[in-house]
Amino acid sequence: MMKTPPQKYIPKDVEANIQKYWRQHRIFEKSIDQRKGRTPYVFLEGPPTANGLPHPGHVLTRVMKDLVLRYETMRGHYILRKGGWDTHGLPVEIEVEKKLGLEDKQAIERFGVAKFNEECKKSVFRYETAWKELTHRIGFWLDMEHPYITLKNEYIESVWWSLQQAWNKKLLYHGYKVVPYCPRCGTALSSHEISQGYKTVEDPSIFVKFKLKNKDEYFLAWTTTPWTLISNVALAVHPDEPYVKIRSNGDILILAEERAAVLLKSQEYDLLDRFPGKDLEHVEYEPLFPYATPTKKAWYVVLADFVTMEDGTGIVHIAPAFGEDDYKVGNAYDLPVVQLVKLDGTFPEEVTLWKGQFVKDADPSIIQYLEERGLLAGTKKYTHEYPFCWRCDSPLLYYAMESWFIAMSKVKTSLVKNNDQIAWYPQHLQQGRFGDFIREVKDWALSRDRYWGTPLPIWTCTNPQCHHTICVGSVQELREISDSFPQQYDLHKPFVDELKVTCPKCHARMMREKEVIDCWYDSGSAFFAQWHYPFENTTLFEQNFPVNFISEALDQTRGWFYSLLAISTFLFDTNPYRTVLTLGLVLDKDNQKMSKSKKNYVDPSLILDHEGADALRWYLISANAPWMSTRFYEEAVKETLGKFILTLWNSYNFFTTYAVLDHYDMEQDYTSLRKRGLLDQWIWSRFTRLTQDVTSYMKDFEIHKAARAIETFVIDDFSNWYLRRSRKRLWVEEKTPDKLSGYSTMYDVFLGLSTLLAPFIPFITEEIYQNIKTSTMPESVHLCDCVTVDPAALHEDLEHGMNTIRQLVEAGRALRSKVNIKGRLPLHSASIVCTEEVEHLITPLQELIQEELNVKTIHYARSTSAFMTKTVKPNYAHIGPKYKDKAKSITQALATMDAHHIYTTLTKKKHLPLSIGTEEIRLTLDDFTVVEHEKEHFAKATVSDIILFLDTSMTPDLEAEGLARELIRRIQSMRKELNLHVEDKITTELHLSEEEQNALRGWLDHIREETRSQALAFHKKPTGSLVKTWTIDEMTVEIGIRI
RNA sequence: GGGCCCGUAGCUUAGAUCGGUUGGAGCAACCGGCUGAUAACCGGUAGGUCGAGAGUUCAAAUCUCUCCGGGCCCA
Repeated sequence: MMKTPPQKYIPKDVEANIQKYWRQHRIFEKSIDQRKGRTPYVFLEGPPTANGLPHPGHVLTRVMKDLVLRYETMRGHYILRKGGWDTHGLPVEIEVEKKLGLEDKQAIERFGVAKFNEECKKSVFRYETAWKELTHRIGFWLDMEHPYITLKNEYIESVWWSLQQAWNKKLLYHGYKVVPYCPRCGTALSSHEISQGYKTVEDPSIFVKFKLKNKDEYFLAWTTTPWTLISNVALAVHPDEPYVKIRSNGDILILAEERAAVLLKSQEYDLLDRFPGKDLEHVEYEPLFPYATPTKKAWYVVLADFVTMEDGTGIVHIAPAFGEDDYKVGNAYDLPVVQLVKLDGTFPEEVTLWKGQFVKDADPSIIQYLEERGLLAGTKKYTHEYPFCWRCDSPLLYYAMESWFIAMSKVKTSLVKNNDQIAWYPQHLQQGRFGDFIREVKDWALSRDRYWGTPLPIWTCTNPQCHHTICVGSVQELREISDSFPQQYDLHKPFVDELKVTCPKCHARMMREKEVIDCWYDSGSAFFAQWHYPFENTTLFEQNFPVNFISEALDQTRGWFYSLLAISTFLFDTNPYRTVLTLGLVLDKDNQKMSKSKKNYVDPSLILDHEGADALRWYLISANAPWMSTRFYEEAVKETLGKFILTLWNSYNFFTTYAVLDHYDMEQDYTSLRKRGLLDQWIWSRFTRLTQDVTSYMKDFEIHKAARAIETFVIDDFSNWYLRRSRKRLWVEEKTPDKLSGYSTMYDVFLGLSTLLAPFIPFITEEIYQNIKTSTMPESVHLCDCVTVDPAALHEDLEHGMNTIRQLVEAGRALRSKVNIKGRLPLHSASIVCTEEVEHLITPLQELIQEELNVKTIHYARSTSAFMTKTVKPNYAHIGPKYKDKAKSITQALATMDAHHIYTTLTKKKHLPLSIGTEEIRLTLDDFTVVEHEKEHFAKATVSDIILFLDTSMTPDLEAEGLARELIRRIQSMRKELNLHVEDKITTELHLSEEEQNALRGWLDHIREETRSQALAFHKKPTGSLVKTWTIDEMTVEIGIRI
């Protein structure tokens, strides 16, 4: 049996109760299990790292994922929802370093890698409880009991397997990468770390002369890092820009024409030659320093597009070990990598002049050296952004580090092809940000010279004659080539490094490459590694690949979305996910990124306590398109709660209050749709349409539009119109068919809404469902199927008519307020001037206008003539020029005449004769402007093509009825003040003048009935439990009521 | 520095694919009304250089370009 819910909605309590119900009845598990055997809808959880607290951005992704998954479940799909944790990576190490006070890698080594990794492992789950709690409280149904975890041996083994696949396909190779490197900390920095440490600094920049081989001519180059000149191997020019050979101060110099114009602006020079940059290719020059002893051909001119004409000389010095562009061009020309800087940032032994000096400190001395040899053409201070180490503040050096790569560039065509198969939301990412990235894909620098990560499974033989290298693809393989491989093991460092691995070729000891891999590779392997594929669960894997749906925030575009596609492409040559929903970022109230340092960070759990998960979810869902950024602040959620959630709750409370009072029984008293009144048919038609609209919006993830459509329905159509209009019929005491029709409709709507809304706001919908469901229905709304509606319930005409009615009511109310007649004062009639079709549409519903506008009758008319009268106004702008000096007399003559009479004369006779002095003149219609206005006692309003007239004439009867309503409303408000129940009876005493008492005589019964007064009497001095004096217009009334 | 997304009233936003009457709503403000479901509701008033500028066009919030501001990614 239905119960009356508490009037006040306390989200925290309601939600806690629902959680308890779900847990006790294992609803989540059942929602999955009951769909076994149905078409799967495969979801893959993008694993979060639990070493930081979840923030509002995570709430958004989790809400959106949950919404889509609940929705698809209700559409009948079988969806596994395996949770996942991302556990490796530099951020974790940094946290631990901070905690333990370890300054650099050496400190970690001293502390012990085993202990260090043990700490990392703990740190990773530091906030696991907070994450689980948040996930739980926002209602995200995710299997967090059986998550995949990237640090598990099984997971790592699957990752190893995939790396071996890459190895076998010759995609995994060893090479160099130029990375920002901190010589003090002895580590490369990730891009994230560098972006924290850019500073604007002033460095010396110098112009250097490189002497051409066997000629007394010089290339003029420019550099801001003199210390890299020692490792110079080439000079680069732009192939298409013009270069010039000039004589200046006795030197013959070669540089870009455009730069010469800028640099030598005020100086005299002779132009000797002019040619495009590509003519210089392979021209050789003499090295500046004697230290480098390259094994390959060096010191010649190369062509490169990155050479700009914005600064410098148009000739760029190339040191492949110290710049990414340099390295790339070096590769293209097969230049040697000369690296005359040690890992600690000092020059090595062979650089005899500066050995042991920190490279940047050696700059002035290097400049002096060049000056002494006449190779310096000038110096200039140069201000630019330079990266510094965020930890120790020393300047970073770009440095070529050895690294392992996956040759993504080799599978570029496949990547592009596979990306084209993915349904991207929003669409522009597919060929935009993501597509651009894919088309210019670079090889994936996979290795990290760190500790906490999946170890690179590559072992190399220590025997210099053998040097055999293998990539291990499983634990079994490793076991077979290792001495005493233990039962208990942990595939992390240092275990894997300490293993005694024997070379299968020469039986010497093999050592592992010391690096771990990029943790993006870990999470990108989730689609197979979560199943420990291919070692276990091959069927499960096959059933769950490719994935149907993933969703993360925009910042994952080149992160996880890419790593998944990359790995799937080289493993299986297919796209790993069919649909990807990219979510916008969550910003603060002022559109700023949320960050701990700015303290603009809202704690989601506060909002969950105050406004509840449903309000929070609804705000995030309805505020904006999923892919747009959304501002997040408590006030916004509060507004959502008030506007939508509470309206829904109060509507529900209203329905159940009356239904319980009337012992409405949804099985016995149910009235079929066909037998119900028009208002009921209308709201059901609206609901049917809503359901269709929601379905079509959801298809394209236009989730905000779906939510807004529901919101409009609930607030405008259902609560503010349907329920308000239904109130009266619920007040009658008997169970009339009309009343039962109303209850049946409300019942249908609430049942429908709870199902339709269940994926959006899972708590309040469950609360409603639990209260109204019958014993034969599923035990939770989340075990129901999506609402299916019968399109036969759609009534186009009825909806159109109701729409017109509502517009007329609005216009009528505005009209009343314009002519200053209160709504309580009844009027004789309203007249509607419209076409026959419109009349047919609204006649069945005209009672609504009658009541809403408080008029006795409704009339229809085809023309306004009965309500309007036409008159004319002299058009002086016309009369003046025509009659000149007579105009004034004409004006005077016209003023004495009746304007309507002039109009009728003009329309009948086509002219108006006037005697002005002795002259007879004839004015025509042209001399007037026709003016139309309402006849007396009519007020007019227009709604598109329909005109509404209110008859504003008053009679004593109408006034008396108005007074009765005024009194009823006062008595009602006093009842409310006394907190009486709807059904409580009272006695009422009134003080009114004799005259008003007489006027009211016919209305006394009505007042008694409406106010549930057993007795109603007139007294000079009213008494009662509450006595109040009211002023109605200019009249004073005293009212007393007693229980 | 490069690429992409966004900018409409104090706030949240519709309208932009496909140019076409006077750019719609809601919240907040003010005035008035209604109310025995409401953290409500109804009517009205005020509030807009549609981020700025230029261009295309008979016509631009809408198309093009430049700039400004915010964001993300990449350097």
